[in-house]
Amino acid sequence: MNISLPSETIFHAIESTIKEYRKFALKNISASIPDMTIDQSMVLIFLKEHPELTQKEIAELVFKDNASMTRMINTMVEKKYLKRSINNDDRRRFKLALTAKAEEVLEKLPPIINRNRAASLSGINKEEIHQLKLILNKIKSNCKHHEYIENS
Amino acid sequence: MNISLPSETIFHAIESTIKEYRKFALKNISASIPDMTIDQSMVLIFLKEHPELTQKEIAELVFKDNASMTRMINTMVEKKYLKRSINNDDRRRFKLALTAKAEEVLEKLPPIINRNRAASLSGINKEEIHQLKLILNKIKSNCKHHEYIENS
DNA sequence: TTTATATAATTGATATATCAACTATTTTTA
DNA sequence: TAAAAATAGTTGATATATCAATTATATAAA
Repeated sequence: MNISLPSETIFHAIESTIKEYRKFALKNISASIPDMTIDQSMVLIFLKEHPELTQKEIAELVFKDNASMTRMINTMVEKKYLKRSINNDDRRRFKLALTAKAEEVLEKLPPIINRNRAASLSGINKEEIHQLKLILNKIKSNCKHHEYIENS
Repeated sequence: MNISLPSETIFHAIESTIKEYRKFALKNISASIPDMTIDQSMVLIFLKEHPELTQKEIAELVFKDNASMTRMINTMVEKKYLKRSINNDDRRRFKLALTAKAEEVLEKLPPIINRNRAASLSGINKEEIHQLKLILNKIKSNCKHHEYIENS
């Protein structure tokens, strides 16, 4: 049976694009904030906007599983970006609080991230972005809802 | 300074799409071939088509760095999918050869991968795929060629 | 209200990602 | 041709990804 080389597929294009963007964005972020990563930035930004988020909810927002999120938050606590404390309303969860160091970083991050986004989207108009989103969502929904193939 | 939540950006859409596809594809592959991953499949397919590829070249094709590729190929050798041998034309490189086990797997993979691709792209026409590729390439090239932001 | 089920988070095992430092070669160039 | 630079690959350190098993707590069902 014939198959296209992976490098010719749309999936290859999608994957290489997001990797290139992440590399670009990380370089600009860590130039200003050496111990900060993209995903850790995202966690800080989400927590700033929605302080009540649980680890599980944050994990979903940044497409990680719970185990990864536990470890990521461990390192963020070690690096003094977050404080974990007991949530007496539901003792299975934790309260996650931003530290002063996090608040400082949250002052510097938005301009960097906005410039990253603008630079990587330069020459692309809103309609194109809209189209892109529609098609990507269709692919995503196909992947989510398609039956898995029978083991033949 | 204001910033859109990461979950509203096109980058979030790109990333979540490729992750959903990888999850879907992996499930279908490992249902038939338990110890096989997507990236290992890609390596086998590339090597089948281009047997002379070096580790470095394969790494580029699947967007990994050399260190990751070294370790990935180590595990593929341990799992008896590949054989590494000395290349006397250039002793810095290795020759990578597919084993009989790899050839067997290469019989089963293409129909699975073709079905994965077709299922995840159902309802999307060629013109849309073409548009998608164009825009993604533009983003990628913006990320590659933009000057990094000055540390201000 | 006890038992069963569900949920949030952690841990262990294994694979992968990434950077920087390193070894062994090969190629360039002075 | 000898020294310098480039190339292919490895290794160590650290972070992250993923699955399955586990703990602690909360909610639902009998």
